[in-house]
Amino acid sequence: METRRDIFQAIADPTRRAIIGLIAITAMTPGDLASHFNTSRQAISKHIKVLVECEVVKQEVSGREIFYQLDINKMKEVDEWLEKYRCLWEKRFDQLENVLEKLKTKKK
Amino acid sequence: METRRDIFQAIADPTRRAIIGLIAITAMTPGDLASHFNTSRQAISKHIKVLVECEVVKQEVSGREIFYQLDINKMKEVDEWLEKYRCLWEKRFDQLENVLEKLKTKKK
DNA sequence: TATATTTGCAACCAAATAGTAGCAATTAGG
DNA sequence: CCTAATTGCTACTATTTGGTTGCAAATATA
Repeated sequence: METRRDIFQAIADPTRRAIIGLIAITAMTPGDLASHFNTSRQAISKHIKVLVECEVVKQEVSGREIFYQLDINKMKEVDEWLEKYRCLWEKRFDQLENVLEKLKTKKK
Repeated sequence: METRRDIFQAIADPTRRAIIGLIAITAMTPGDLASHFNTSRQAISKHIKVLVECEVVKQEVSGREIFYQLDINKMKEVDEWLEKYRCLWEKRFDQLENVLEKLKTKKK
């Protein structure tokens, strides 16, 4: 079993989603981030490490501090994946119609 | 640590995303689903169990067969979560300011 | 009825995950 | 300088995950 490092793994954890919500607004250090949670700094740092490996965050070093900020391109991947299904709850049946046509031709 | 059972956990696994892609088109049985993968039927059944626990699929029993189909409402939850970030990659930067303000005021 | 098919369940295993604690390296401030 | 602060790194632990195999129950089919 190989370790998955993609955006879907990144957002699977609620703490990481909260981190994403924070650094979407402004770049933050691990210490700053940790102060927003009840868990330890090390635990937050491990979540940040996962986010970095998933390429969801960009980092910028400033002295002994490291500022992490959201890389929005990865979020776009979720949106692109979701696009296939969006027609199923919206009123735009353009994609759904294609699927239904396929089903009609399959039925003998 | 309690086991998380939500849509984000459901879509974290690539096999489960593939299952979602299949049952979005039409309801399928575990056996039918398993024939689309290299892994065992039992492994697919376990993924289906997770999807059921995450309330991502609806099931309908017909004799000894069980048909599973996507419950699109749960997918909507991902879209709603993503909505907060969509402006960050779209060209509408005028709305970005509004969203950032909303995020700031929403914070405790 | 006898047999094959479909399925869920339980036990088990290896790997990944989420968390903790301790420590060393680097940097800021007195 | 000296000390405190910030951070990443390495164990270490407990739990979860994804997978396997075997088996029993229910249902279709000959």
